[in-house]
Formats: sequence, structure tokens, C-alpha cells
Amino acid sequence: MLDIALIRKTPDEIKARLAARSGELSSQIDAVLRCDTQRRQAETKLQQLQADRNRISKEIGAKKKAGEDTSEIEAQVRGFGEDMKRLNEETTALDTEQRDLLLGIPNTPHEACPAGADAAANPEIRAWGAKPVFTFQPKSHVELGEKLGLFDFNRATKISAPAFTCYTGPGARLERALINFLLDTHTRTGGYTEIAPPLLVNADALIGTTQLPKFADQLYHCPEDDLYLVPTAEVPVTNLHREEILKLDQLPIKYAAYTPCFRREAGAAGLGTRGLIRMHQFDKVELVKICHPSQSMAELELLTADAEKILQTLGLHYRVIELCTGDLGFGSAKTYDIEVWAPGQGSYLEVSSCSNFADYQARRMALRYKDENGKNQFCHTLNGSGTALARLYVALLENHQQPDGTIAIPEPLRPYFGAEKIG
RNA sequence: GGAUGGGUGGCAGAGUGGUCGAAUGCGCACGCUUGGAAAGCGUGUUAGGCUUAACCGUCUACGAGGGUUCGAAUCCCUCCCCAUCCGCCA
Repeated sequence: MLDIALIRKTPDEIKARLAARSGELSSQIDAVLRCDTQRRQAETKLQQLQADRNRISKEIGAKKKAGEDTSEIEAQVRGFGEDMKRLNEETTALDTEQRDLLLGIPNTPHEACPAGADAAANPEIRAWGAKPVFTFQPKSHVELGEKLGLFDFNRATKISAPAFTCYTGPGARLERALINFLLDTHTRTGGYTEIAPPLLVNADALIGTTQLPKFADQLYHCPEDDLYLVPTAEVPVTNLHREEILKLDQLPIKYAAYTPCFRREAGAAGLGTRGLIRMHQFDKVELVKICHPSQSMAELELLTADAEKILQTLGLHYRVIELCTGDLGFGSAKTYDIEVWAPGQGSYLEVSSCSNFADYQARRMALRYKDENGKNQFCHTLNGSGTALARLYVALLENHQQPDGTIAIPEPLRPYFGAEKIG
């Protein structure tokens, strides 16, 4: 969340920066400011009363010890109780209200973020490789996969629900090979520490990484235990250090985690389309960084490069676009999306989204470090997919399909898959 | 799920109604000492809020919430978590 002290100090500047996002946010800033003023008034009154009570109570203790009569002075302070209780409730309520308001206000985009209204305004930053040229009409991954027995949508629906799939035989092995390839690459050459986190998390974790309270309808919830299925490893992994005060020499922290991801995708376009591109469950290897504020912009570039390296190694043409202010995610200050070419679709697929959240998430989860002067400061957090598996799988099948209907496995993946081709 | 014992500062661990944000030890930081280090000595070392340019001051927090009281780490209630044992189980 945003810093209330900063909002108080420079409300117009905050409003101006938020105005670049979609949606009307300046009235929310006004609301939080009103609440803040009331809260502080109530708090000051309460504290005055508490200070008086403490002073008198101390006096009573001293007098009793001296054997003096205290009944009169006790009667005097007895009346404090009711006022204090009322003011305490008022303060607590205003405090909660202020926090709720702050949780609903998105992050301010970074100054370097390109201005724009929506996805159409996202600039392309760079591209790697080129669209492959086929001597035949490239097939969709759905057709390729069903012919080769790589996955089974019908049976997955039978045992679960639409928009789930079941990988089978060599298809399951390919998925596993990709997971291992991604994790090995990031941990061996990227310097990331591997994490295998819980797949069910509590609400506090989801608040920390901004999935709650605003996006509850996208989450699978187990009400019996009040736990949620992870929509991304970002949630458990970033929250690993929630409410901690890290030492300077611990930074930067770099984690890589493989998890399945569960998303309800309520209202999402393309859910009804057969295929691996949008599903309720998919695998992903996520990269998470916790770093010093001065380093986060540089770390974002490195993070994006780490994700790109995967596509390069697999010989997949992609482009990097930067999200403009109007298309930026709720908590992000700056985001790069990586889109891989999928010839069977005739379009690019988003396989990675790399974001710098600055101190926005850290503030929500009280994630701090002790600076050079011994003062506690909020860390900066980042994350990026490295990469999403299902769409990478699509790209792999569609880009490396052969005229005879087989799939060539790229060289670096062969030790993991155990063969040179599928089919 | 059942039983028992516990949750206090970075860690260990005192404290069972008042001067306790909290003894002591360890750790850590700085200083003295030293050729240098160790030892020794000294000083400091939780977090959040309000107020402030800052210092100061003040409030809150001893797992969480509520209650009793002029006053709660300390007494009462509820909940959560941890440990061990039993049951169940990959």
C-alpha cells in the first residue's frame, strides 16, 4: 500500500501519479485523508486520557505504599474508563477503516513508466529471434497434442471440470522435463535459491501480494480452513519474509519456485476455448526478488533477462513489451511482459510478466531491512514468471513441429526429456 | 481428533497486581585497552503510532481478542500457535 505520511504530505502529487492509471482514484485519496485526520484526532485525545490515568495510577500506588488513604483519588480516576473505552473503539475503527481504504488504492506507476490508456499503448521494447518459416500449414498445439497423446481434455473434464487438462505419457514427461529444466537453469546459472512452498495459503499472505481483498473472486477458497489455493508462487514465496526485518547483507534475496497455479478466471476471455492457453490450473516457475530500494530497477532488468534466457535457450522467438500506466497491474510500479510466438495460433502468448512493486507489497506485509544507520526501511519486491509452463508448452509444440507431425525437442531440453523428438 | 505442557526483547531466560518495556546471561554495535587480536572494562542495543525539521516528550504492544481493577506480563474467559505423547496416515 501507499505511505499515508506521503499522501498526507503531497496529496496532489500522489493523485496526479495515480491519474495515469485507469479508474478514478482521487476521491479515494480524499477519503483516506479524511479518515487519517479523524483517526489522529481521536488517537491524540485517547492518549491524553491514558497519560493522565497512568500518572494518577502511579500516584495511587505510591500513596498506598506509604499507607495513605487513596479512596478520593481513586474515585476521581474511575470516571475515565467510559471515555477511554469509547475513544479506544473509535480509534480502532478509524484505524481499520484507514487500512481498508489504503488496501484498495493501487500503486503509483514509476516515473519511467510509459503513459497510455490501455494495452494498445504498450510499447515493444525489443524482440529476439524471428518467426519460423514452415513449408506446410503449422498446426495448433491442440491438434498436435491430441494426435500424439500428450494431453486429454475430455477425460480431465470428466474427472474435474472444463478448462482443466490431464497430461499423459510423453506429454506428462515433457511437462516434468520443462519444470526441471527451468528450475535447474535459474538455480544453477541465475543464482536463485529453490523454494517448494505450500500450495494453500492464508488471507494475510494474499493481502501482502495484493490478491486480496480486491480480487477475491479469482481465487479458489477452502472455507472450512479459510485457506486459498495459490494463484501463483509469488504469494507464498514473497510472503516468506513477511513481518521480518532483514539485515543489509541478506539482500538481495532471489528465489525460484515451481508450483501449480489455480485461478478461477471468472469473466476471463478465452476460457471457453479448448487448449492450454487459459486454464484453471497450470504449472509455473516463478522468480521472486527482495532487494534494496536503490537496486530494484536494475534487478527488474536482470529478472526480465533471466526469463528471456529460457526462451532463447529453447529457440523460441519472442518480444518484450512494457506495460503502459493504464495497463499496469494493481501493485506494480513497472512491468515488462514477455510474449512468445505461437505459429499455430498466429499470435503471441504472454509467458512471463516481470514486475517491480517497489515498496508497495513490502508495506502491506511489513517486510523491512535495517539500513546503514540502523533505521528500518521497507524492502522492494519483484517477481516474474520464469516462465509459465502451459503456454511455453504450446510454443514448444507449435514452433518445433515437423512436416511429419512429430515434435523436435530442442537440444538443451533433451537430457531432461530423454529423447530427441516426440512421435 | 484426544491428553499434557508451553508461548516474554536477535537468542536463552527471570518476573505471579503498582516505581516493569521488562532482571540476568549470550549475541551484536561503538569506545577504551593492544603492535594486532583475544580477554577485560565502559556505553548502547524491540517495534509501531501521535507530536516534531530533529531532539525531547507521550501512547501502545510480554501469542491474539475480550473481561476484572484506579492500575495487568502477572488474575478470569475465548481463540490461535508451538512441543511431547496417543490415535490416524503419505
